[in-house]
Amino acid sequence: MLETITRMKTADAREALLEPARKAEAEKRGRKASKEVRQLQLIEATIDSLAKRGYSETTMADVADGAGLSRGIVNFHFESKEKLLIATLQYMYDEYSAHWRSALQKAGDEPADQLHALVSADFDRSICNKRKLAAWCAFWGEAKSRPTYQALSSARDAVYQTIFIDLCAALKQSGGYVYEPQVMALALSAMLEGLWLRLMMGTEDTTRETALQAANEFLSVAFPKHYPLKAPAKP
Amino acid sequence: MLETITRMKTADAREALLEPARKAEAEKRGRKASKEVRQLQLIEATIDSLAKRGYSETTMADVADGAGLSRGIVNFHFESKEKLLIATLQYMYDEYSAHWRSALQKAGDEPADQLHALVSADFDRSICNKRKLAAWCAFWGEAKSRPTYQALSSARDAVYQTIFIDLCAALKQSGGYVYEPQVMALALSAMLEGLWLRLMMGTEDTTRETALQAANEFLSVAFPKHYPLKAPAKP
DNA sequence: CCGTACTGAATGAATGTTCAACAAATGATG
DNA sequence: CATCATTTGTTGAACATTCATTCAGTACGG
Repeated sequence: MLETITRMKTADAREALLEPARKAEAEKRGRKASKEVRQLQLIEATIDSLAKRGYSETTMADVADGAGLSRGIVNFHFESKEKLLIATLQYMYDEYSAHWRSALQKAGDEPADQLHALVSADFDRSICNKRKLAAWCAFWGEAKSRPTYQALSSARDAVYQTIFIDLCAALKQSGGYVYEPQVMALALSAMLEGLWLRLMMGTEDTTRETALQAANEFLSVAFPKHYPLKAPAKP
Repeated sequence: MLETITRMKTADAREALLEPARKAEAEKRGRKASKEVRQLQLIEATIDSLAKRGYSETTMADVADGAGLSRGIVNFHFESKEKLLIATLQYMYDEYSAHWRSALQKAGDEPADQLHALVSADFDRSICNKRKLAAWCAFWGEAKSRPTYQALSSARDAVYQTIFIDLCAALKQSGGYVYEPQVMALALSAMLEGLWLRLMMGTEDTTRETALQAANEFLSVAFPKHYPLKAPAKP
């Protein structure tokens, strides 16, 4: 039984969090919170700590303090620090994955709309903010030397990449372009990651709006028939 | 005299290292290596450790072992672990900076050639290899929470970015394009960083050649008059 | 009053730093 | 050139600190 709880998907846990009846009075402090709510709370505190202090300075004590709980609590809900971090990464991965899938769903059947929706989704406030980006970056820095992280650490996974390739292929077909879809998809998704990197580095010259603008500029030059540019600056 | 040795720049130190007379017998082990050579040796060992074990697992002991020296040696040549890491980052930053400046110099006066040279330089073996990329990524993961790292951690600095913008502006002028140079430069440099990220994550589907191909594809679609595409796949 | 969530002090391992001793080079002295 | 002195590079053990983990005990809910 404990095993099934441990393996519960985060989506279910989030539903539990949103359940108004239980949530109202038993918010955080008391001993009343359900196991999953507490785990979510600890994961959020972990993201906070990663964002504020970086991977190497993130300690169990800081996470516990951030959640307003005692020191030993993490080893109770998660077996170890490593398990906590993996759960945190999995949580962010699931969240990102659900986000772009949802955006894709809402975009209709037109490939051009779908691609645009995917690109825009990358810069939504809900996932593209200093806190989350910093946490992502913290994991990236450790991913290469930790096999456990590797699969989860690039939010944009193989499925995502395949969809990008397919969309590029569809646009090539309908627009008569001459590029190689696979190559173009790599360029595009790499740019999105690069823009994320810029945003999380926090140099003030790059904002979410600027980044989105750059991404759209890419779409316009790569697929001019589908994303026509606005009027030239000097008509 | 001794002081001139102490203050020797790394370039001179490397020359000294290459000096066959002294080099032959006094390569590494003995007590003969000059201060700068030893520091270089420790910095290289640090890069090794960062690449192999990641930032959080890089220890003074591992660096010392990697250099084949004793435990206390790092605190002698560098004051502390933090100073060692900053020196390592500075070293990589200087190396990267010198590399693209050199590439730019050799490219001649034509903006199109210059931009192409900068992009190609990013994927040279000398700086774009698993070891260096992993070390970069390790620093990126800590940069946001460490003010000391921030200035150095994005290899592509403000000067680099300005040059990119200027080149994009020049190409716009001569090619009659309609984009905003600043935005296009951001898209381009972000893509380069994103490709680096892909390469260092080490998913086997992205190689240095593939990445360079994607970057060139970007140039072709953004500046079609300057970088014409090869013949369409199906003529 | 039983079980379960939770606490926080104790523990032990890992690791950065210090330092006294040592060795190799360099310089001084005869 | 030989011998000694001084400076400089190097070592490795000792030390102090930080931190993940453990666990005996506590208190709340049912």
